[in-house]
Amino acid sequence: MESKSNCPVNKSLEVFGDKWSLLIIRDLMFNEKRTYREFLYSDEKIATNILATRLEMLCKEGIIIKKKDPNHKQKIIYSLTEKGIDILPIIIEIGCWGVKYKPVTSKQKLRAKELKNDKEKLLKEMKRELLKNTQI
Amino acid sequence: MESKSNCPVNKSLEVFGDKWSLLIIRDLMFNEKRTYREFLYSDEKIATNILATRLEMLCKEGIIIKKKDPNHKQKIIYSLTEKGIDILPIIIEIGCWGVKYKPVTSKQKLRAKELKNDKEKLLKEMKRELLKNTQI
DNA sequence: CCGCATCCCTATAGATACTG
DNA sequence: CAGTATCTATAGGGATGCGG
Repeated sequence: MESKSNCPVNKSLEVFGDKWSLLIIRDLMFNEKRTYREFLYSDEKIATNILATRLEMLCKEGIIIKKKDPNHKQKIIYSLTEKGIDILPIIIEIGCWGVKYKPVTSKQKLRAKELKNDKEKLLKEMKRELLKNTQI
Repeated sequence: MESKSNCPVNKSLEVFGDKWSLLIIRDLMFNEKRTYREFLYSDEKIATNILATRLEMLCKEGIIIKKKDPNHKQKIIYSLTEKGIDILPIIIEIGCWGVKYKPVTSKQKLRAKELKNDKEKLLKEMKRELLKNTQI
């Protein structure tokens, strides 16, 4: 696909600038979802064809990778690459805006504040975890 | 519109989770665009009907406001509210990701780094400017 | 000139049923 | 379990119109 402009913001949005992609990435980061079924049963009720195309696109873009579960061969595990993990700051900022301007629970407010403070630490942890898993 | 879930990330995305909204906000923040025509002539070539509906939505959401140009009565000036200015950190993070993972110029790289470092300062400046303009 | 509104057509999103 | 197939609804693109 041809890029509409060479603005970095636009180029990023052409990758994950639709609602569903960022929600899938959110589920990978914070909700411990890793299989097709788990994504399918998200709170926002993504349709199965949309999920399939998004997962494929995110793989192609190098934001997630899929591999077979070593224990249950029929299962497929999706996980974030470093490129995907680097979307964390964006998700956190989006969450913080929602917490500030949309009605949310006090629990969610607290969580957002924690995440923002621990952003750098969390980023490093996720990348360390990634490295560990690829070495196995 | 009914919210699909009560996740803050989802609630934010339901407001500006489409490509065009964030590009309009980017133009307001960094490209000094303030009139309908100026948005229309963006690099990404937004269609006139899309622009109209997005501007209306962003007004309704309280992210931008429209007022008549005091000098040229037939002109309409759009500007960010505080709620809109608070989207700045999101745009900056999106830009930084693009700079890191998409082909961009060295100028764009430098600019992204500057913006990230001066984020807090820039936020305050934009809000101070907003306050000044509303007092007039 | 200005800010849109409208129409028409196409592309993509989305819901649901089904399959290897 | 992880997806396809199929169908419909909606979003988007582009030309053009229109009141101020």
